[in-house]
Amino acid sequence: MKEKELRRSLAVLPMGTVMKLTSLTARQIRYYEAQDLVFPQRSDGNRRMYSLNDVDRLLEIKDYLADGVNVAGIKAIYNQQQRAAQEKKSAESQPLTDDDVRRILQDEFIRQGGLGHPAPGIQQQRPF
DNA sequence: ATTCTGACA
DNA sequence: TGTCAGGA
Repeated sequence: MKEKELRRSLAVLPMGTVMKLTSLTARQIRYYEAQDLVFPQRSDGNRRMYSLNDVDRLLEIKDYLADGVNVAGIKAIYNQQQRAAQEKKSAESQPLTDDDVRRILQDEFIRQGGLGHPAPGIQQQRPF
């Protein structure tokens, strides 16, 4: 169930394809990017490359606009969504944070007789 | 043939 | 937002 999300996030669609998939004009699609509503990757000759997730987001933007929500409003919605997602990852959902794991492994290594040398592979671990 | 940026009769 | 210019 992880392979699928990887594919959906692969930027392989050029402008023309996205235009057909969303019924939006190139002008509009570029404008939404300028407003930081979508972040397509760039490829070879500075060409925008969109993922299926990007297309979904554009479709989403499209009907938010149709419902009378302005660009600022849409931006606010995404900001709060990203905010909610961050909180779920750090506190509630995850019993052990990366920081917790690092500290636990460190303590265990010392208890086994190690001398202050961090266990290989985990000493440079930086949470977040 | 396609897409990109900048600009506005 | 449309559309045209001038490049890549």
